[in-house]
Amino acid sequence: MSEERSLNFIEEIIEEDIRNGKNDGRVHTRFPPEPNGYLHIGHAKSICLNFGLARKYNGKTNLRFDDTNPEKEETEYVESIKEDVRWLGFEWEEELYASDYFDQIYSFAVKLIEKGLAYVDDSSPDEIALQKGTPTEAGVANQYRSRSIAENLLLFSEMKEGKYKDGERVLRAKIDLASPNMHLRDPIMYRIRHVNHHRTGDTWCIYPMYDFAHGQSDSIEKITHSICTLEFIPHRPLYDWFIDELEIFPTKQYEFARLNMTYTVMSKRRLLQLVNEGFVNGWDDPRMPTISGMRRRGYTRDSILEFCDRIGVAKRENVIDVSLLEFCVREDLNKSAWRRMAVLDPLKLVITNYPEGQEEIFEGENNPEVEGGDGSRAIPFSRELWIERDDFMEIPSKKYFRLGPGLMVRLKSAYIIKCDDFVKDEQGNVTEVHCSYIPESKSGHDTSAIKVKGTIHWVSIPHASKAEVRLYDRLFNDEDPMSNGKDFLEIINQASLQVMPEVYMEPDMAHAEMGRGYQFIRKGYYTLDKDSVEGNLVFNRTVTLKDTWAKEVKKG
RNA sequence: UGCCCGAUAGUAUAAAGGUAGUACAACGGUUUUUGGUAUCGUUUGUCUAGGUUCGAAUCCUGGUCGGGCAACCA
Repeated sequence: MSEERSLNFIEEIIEEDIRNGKNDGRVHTRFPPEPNGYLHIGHAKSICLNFGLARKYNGKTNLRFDDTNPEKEETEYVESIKEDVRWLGFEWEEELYASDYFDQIYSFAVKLIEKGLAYVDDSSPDEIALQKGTPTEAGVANQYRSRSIAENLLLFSEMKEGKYKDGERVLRAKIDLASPNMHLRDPIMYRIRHVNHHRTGDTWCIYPMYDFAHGQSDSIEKITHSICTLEFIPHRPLYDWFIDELEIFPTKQYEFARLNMTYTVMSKRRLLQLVNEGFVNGWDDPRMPTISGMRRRGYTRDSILEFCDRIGVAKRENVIDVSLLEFCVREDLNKSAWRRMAVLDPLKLVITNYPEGQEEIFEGENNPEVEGGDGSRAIPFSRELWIERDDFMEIPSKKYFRLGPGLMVRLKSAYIIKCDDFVKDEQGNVTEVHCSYIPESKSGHDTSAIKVKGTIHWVSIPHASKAEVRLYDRLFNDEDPMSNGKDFLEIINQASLQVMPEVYMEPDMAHAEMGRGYQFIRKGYYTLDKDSVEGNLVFNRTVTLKDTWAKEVKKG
């Protein structure tokens, strides 16, 4: 399966393993989320990697929930995770749970006790932390470390029986209190938690730590390539030690750099905070970097897959520019979104030489990028139209080629018009623009020979369909919301959501379909929101169009 | 300052000892009934000092810088 495209470092390892006949050429990965939050775009990178590798090398991928901390885990999260993985287009080999292995993991613990490699410690968390030393000072042993195997066995089974309260005792591995690797200084394997678990209920009151469950779960599943993020590098020797001492399948772990993105926070803890403290409206708020939020916002599956493909996989810490994500969704939507006209900030335009009461129906292609236009829709036209307020300038600048006194533009799919006059109210606001149209310039049958530089969108006033539109901007004002000294909550962009309650759209939009991308011509990509009800449709702006004019204006 | 990772344009990512390439971003043309799309072009890079070699982004050594590790979280 070698092609021109270069391999990332994990693919190189896998191809090397296959060449060497390791694991009989088998490739088995897993995606192991903890069900304590919704998946985000960073998880999408991991999903694409794990499932993508299996797909590429004819292997399998398990979906395994690492549910070893019952205090934070919920079934709601399990369901959302499954939905998101499926939506991304991946199928797991098996749906598994670390909690399925609790019996087995318990017996692993017993085995280590029997080998004299684990002991029950009665110390408090503070004491344990203190005895652990620091990175530059070795830890010290306490009296419990030398307990007999028999006593450890008894105590551990009593822990399981529920004889002790939360925090009274823990089971620890007996490794090396002087190890330069802090994770090898007698790490905790089991703790007591009298809490209901989302799957095992009240069966257990002791739960294995992640470090005593993750590696073994991989091993139990005979995972060949256990792929995780960089912060687990120092844990690897511990997992290898457990696997060695337990004499179980030797899963190998490989670490890559997690995704970071400008203007984005990417930790479940902080995302949960945004949700809980009401800065956003739930995990699937379209401003969230969650898969569900992005889906609701209008991001397509393909655009996310393409993004994950483009960012690459390496070990270097990285911060991806969100503009790459935006590029990917524009690129995809440009090919699939149906073009429609919508006026967000309306200004009335009257075509003075167009007979009152007359109307015409124009035809507009759904998508000019598609061969044949991907079908078409009817667009009614009449004497009075809505146009965008910023498509008229009382005193136009030199490079402005829209409407202004004496200027001509084409109304998209209709006629060329000339601005003759405009009306202002007492405050000096323009309230109406008066134009005359050129009958010979009819779209598709233009014999006028007039060339205009600008084309603007419009909506016929008597035919307009009204809807609510929600405009989103970045959630944070700073490119690095976590930059030192700043509380990320303080740099939240207060204007990240702008609601336009009455947007005028061409009548066809009354039949907008859920899940479809629409390009409001010159205004961006939009999609129907789940808050829509009959008679009150709501659209989310997925992303604006690239806007070189806005840049020009900014430059001044 | 103990251990562990890493360092290539603004941001990412290739080049497996032999021409430093690609994408996004930025900037400038062309085309255009979307100031969109498409297309062409431009600017910007191997952290540093030594060493090995005919030849180093790549291998070795020292340094610098960035990140991680001392939760009964994952």
